[in-house]
Amino acid sequence: MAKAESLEDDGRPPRRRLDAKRRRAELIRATIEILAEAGPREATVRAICARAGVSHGLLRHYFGSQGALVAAACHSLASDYDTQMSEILDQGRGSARDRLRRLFGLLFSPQWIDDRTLGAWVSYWSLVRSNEEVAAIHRDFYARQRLRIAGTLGRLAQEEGLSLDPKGEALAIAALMDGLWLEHCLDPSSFAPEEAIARCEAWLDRLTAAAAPPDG
Amino acid sequence: MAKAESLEDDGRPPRRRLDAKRRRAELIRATIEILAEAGPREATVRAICARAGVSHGLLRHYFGSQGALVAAACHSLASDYDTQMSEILDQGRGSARDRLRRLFGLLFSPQWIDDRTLGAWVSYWSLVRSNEEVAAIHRDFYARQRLRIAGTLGRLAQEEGLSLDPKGEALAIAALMDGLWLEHCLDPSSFAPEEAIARCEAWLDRLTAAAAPPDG
DNA sequence: AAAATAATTATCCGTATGTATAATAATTTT
DNA sequence: AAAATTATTATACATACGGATAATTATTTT
Repeated sequence: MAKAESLEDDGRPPRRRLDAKRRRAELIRATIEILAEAGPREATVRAICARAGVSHGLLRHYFGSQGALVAAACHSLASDYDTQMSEILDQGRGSARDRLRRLFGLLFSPQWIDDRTLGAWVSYWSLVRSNEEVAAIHRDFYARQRLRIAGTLGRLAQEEGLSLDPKGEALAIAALMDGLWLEHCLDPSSFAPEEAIARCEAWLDRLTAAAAPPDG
Repeated sequence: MAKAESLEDDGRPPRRRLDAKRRRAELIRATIEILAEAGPREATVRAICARAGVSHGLLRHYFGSQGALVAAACHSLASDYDTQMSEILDQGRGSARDRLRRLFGLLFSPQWIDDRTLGAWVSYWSLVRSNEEVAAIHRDFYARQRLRIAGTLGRLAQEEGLSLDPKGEALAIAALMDGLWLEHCLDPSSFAPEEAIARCEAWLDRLTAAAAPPDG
């Protein structure tokens, strides 16, 4: 046998103290995993803590209540998506049109076309309704998303000399993306991801066609 | 006092026997109401039966298990929507364009723009993932929906002499409607229902513009 | 090294859960 | 009208729940 164990080893793994930040992050990760795999009904205090590898008393210590942890998990979820979108639309390179097309590609890539990701978001939507804190998170996040897209559409108009309504069009393309993503995740057999991308690009093409200045 | 009560009245309301069909329908209605108002976590056997005004043992008698009842509730939900859509697109009157515009109007009317309706659908999506029976219901329902819209778009093409891809375009408009509906319900302050309708009609206008035959 | 601090676990509590079974009462059949 | 049937309720049960407290143990401070 390898290194001798303590004479009084009780079989339990030794305690490990983590700093608050990391422990909180692990609990949030475990929460998202369970929401993703099994939905809000299964996201019990005990299941979350078991997944995080800690005793279930620790939840209270770090988050006070189950609801607060779930809200934090939703915040993390929305924040992650926001970051990815910002990297592509704001900090990325290339023309506005390229950026939008890259966004389509991201949303319908295996990273996002995933049953577990859908599970997390459906749980999130469920909580937007029942938890005012999560509702506030969503309002903020969604407004930010539309602003980013509208900004990119504004840039597109400038780059290509178009006349369009960035705010209104951002509403439409965001909804088109969300709807395609939702339906594809709910039933991947109904259409291919490439088909979804084609629909988004068709929308973009028709937008620019309609927004073209009266010849010139 | 009105009519004298029995001497041995125990305060409990008298039992009332219903035929199986009606009792099942009441239990389904109660389930949808709770899913709508409080989400899957609160849709417990006891809560559902209390809402339906029966003792909680009756659930087993009619549905065998809680999961079976929830699946039946999802079926009812999808079926109702399907019926409404069929009435407008298939059995309705007027041109294809009129029918589509009436569909937009329905989806963004108070009947559908409602937090409780959203709650029911979010619960439904949650169950599509975890319950294979509900997943099958969704596949059937969603395919039907797309067929209806594609059929109407085909009629539109015929009526207006356009050349378009009904199946692909149905995918897009269904997603656009779903996405707008979802986001508006999640945060009604973000945009008005009229704005959503305007986006759908803009999509339709651009489709017909793009699908117009090369002059004539 | 000893003491203080705080993270972590173990355990308890009252309640709620889903299902199963036995008792009861409304309806139908004979 | 009596008997058979079955819808409905009442109750029991084992388990799981979220939250709280007390006991431990790792880490930091002194």
